[in-house]
Amino acid sequence: MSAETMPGGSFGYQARATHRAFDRLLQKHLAPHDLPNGFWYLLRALWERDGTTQRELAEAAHLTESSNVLMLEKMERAGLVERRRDTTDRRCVRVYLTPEARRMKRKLLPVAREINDLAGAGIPREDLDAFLRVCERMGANLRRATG
Amino acid sequence: MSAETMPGGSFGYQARATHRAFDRLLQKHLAPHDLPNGFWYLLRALWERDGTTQRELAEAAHLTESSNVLMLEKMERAGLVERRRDTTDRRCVRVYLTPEARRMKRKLLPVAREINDLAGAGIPREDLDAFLRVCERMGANLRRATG
DNA sequence: CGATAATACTTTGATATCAAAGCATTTCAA
DNA sequence: TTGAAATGCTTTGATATCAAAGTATTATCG
Repeated sequence: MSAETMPGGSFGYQARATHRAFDRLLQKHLAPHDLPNGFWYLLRALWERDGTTQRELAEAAHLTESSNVLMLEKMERAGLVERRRDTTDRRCVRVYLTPEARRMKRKLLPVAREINDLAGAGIPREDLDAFLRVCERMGANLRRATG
Repeated sequence: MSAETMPGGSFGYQARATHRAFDRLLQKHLAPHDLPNGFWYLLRALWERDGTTQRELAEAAHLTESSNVLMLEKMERAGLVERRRDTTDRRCVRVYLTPEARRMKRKLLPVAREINDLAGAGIPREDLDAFLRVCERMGANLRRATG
């Protein structure tokens, strides 16, 4: 009977539902640019910080290393990134945006802004701030438990 | 420079990160029961309301109809559901839990409770309520825009 | 030094999801 | 009342993701 066990009151259920809604609208907005969602998440991380190792990149995009490898191979084939071994630590592969991928930032970053604005429309700023705080904290709680 | 365009302050980024964290811990908790995550979402919906049409079920689980079909085929093979044509509207297929799947509720529903409690640990109740409100409203905003 | 552990990446096979196009049944409107 | 539209499901090919096991390189410790 407790609200927490009902789907609608379950944090996990709501997190999933919300993510799905974002992901679907994102796909719709990226389709005209011929950009799959999977590329987007990595591009965003690389626009922030180019030349990271694959390990760091996977973490920033909340992917496993293996998922990351597969996505980067596709992006490399699509001419969006280059991968070069780090010269001092040759275990690491560093990922660099191509000029074309760097240029896309100007056109594509506003898409994120637009979707976020649309998502938050009509919601009090204090609730939005609480949402961000809760996401951060829940993520930390869950990741600690996952190990 | 606005916080909204930085990944950490982006609602979409945080929704994704939070969902991922839930999904990974869920998988860890379900593995001992030999239950894939995909089954879980449909089981939860069916425990709430058995005998729904595939259409309704897909909506409840935030899946497309085609994704739903594929998952239900696997669940049928695993002996968790049966599918029977509705007798009055023969377009519809109604989905029914098997006795075994019904029995699993007692053992598995506490998993949801446990994960939710863990996720919310140390977060003020008012923030958690705001989180749920925001998820509901953002979902509505986004789905309206997705069409 | 040399063995062992840790780190970073890759490979492989599986799970989860979707869009587009298709089929069957029912509803609706001329 | 019958042909067109809507509804519900299925099929197919693609995208996205992971775990487990493997390889290569660097770090650590005896």
